[in-house]
Amino acid sequence: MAVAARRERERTARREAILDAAQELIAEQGYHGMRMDGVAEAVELSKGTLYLYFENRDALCAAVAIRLLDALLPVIEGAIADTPTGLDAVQQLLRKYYEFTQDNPHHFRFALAWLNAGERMDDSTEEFQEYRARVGRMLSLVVNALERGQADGTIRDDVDPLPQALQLWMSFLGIVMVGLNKEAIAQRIPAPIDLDEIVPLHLSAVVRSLSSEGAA
Amino acid sequence: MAVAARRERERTARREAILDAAQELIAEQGYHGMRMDGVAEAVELSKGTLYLYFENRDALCAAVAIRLLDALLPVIEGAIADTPTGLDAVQQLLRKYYEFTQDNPHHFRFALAWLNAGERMDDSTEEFQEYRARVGRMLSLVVNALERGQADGTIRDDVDPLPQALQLWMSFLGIVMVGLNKEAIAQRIPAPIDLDEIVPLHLSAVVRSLSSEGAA
DNA sequence: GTCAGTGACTGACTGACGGTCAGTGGCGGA
DNA sequence: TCCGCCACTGACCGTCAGTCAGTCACTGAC
Repeated sequence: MAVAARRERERTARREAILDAAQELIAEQGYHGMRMDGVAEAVELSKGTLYLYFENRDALCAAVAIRLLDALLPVIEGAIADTPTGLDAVQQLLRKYYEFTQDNPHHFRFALAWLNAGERMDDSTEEFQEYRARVGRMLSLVVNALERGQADGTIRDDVDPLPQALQLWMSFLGIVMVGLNKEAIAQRIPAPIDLDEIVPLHLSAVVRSLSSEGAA
Repeated sequence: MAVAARRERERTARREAILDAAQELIAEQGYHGMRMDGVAEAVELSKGTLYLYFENRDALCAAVAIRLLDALLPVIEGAIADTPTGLDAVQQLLRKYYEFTQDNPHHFRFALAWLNAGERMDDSTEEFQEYRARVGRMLSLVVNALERGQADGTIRDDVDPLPQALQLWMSFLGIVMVGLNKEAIAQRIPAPIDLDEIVPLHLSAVVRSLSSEGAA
């Protein structure tokens, strides 16, 4: 039945159109500012229709986040592949992720909101399962880079890759998070927050703590 | 005029009662779950009255956060004072802050929400000025510890205290943030997130990157 | 050609919440 | 005694996410 196939195509196209509209609104006004009514108007559908394609607002947000992560992952994978050592790969990975957060601050904000989800976000939807899978894949890139570094001798042997990858990921998230909101913070803090200074500082701290050179 | 003085006392007492109620609701249901209607019912006032004491919901939240930070700061200051070296002070400071976040997860969640405020939080109120001042004080404790470490020779000379303090603070925030939400994250990530493992790992990375021993 | 069935789509409506404001009542001072 | 002040009230408003009974175009069987 060709009709079913056409229906399926049309359905996919509608879904993509909704995602396009949502992504644009998010880019303009942030995840928080994105309104279901606004998306509906932008795609020229009624609000009720959106709920035929996405379980709820959070699921729509997650779907947009998935799109962005799917664009990021190959970039990072490519950048890592070109590095001479595992230690370089770790740095390169963090650098690329940092660039991504600067180019897509709203995605990063969403990621943070998700991390703090506990209470306020519905993470039970299918879209969130998908999103989690991507995050897991990102983390395994870090683990792989650490293992590579141990194999080629640039990273200390006594590093346990999995917890160390978590430590690297978690601490780097903190760096970028604060940097993303420096305007709000800087007012009363006796310091100009300049990520372009802090990120290299952090990277050199990472290298110092992982490097096999100069170890006890 | 004794009346004015009594009025002032009563006003302060009301304010405290509202804060008590809000703090309890936040402890039970989180910052997000705290409702103005709920607070009003708990203090046996009408909702409108709350707005005579706090400009808005965010200001009330900030006032509760200030209370908690005011309890934390002396604890940290005391713990630091007992340490033999600057490098120990840095570790002790992070450890105490970690303990605090475990005991007051809701406060930490608020701090994160504030950090991500940019869009969604009204941080123009007087309460937020106060809160920022506390955060600035916390940060200067880190700066002081670093300077002490350089003076007593336990921390490398080429460390620039202020940006380094920011790097320490920001990265540690990330660690605790992810740990606080491990349940939500752990499902698809191929790793058990155990802060009691990651935090020491992080501390040893910090020591390794700051220590004057083994430096190039 | 007709018509019942299917499914995409609609949009007025609901409920939840933060925030507002005209009105009330009681206390203090003249 | 009465005026004015002020803490307090609670019904009401605007905004949004989410719902659902109803519409309409298209399909395929007869």
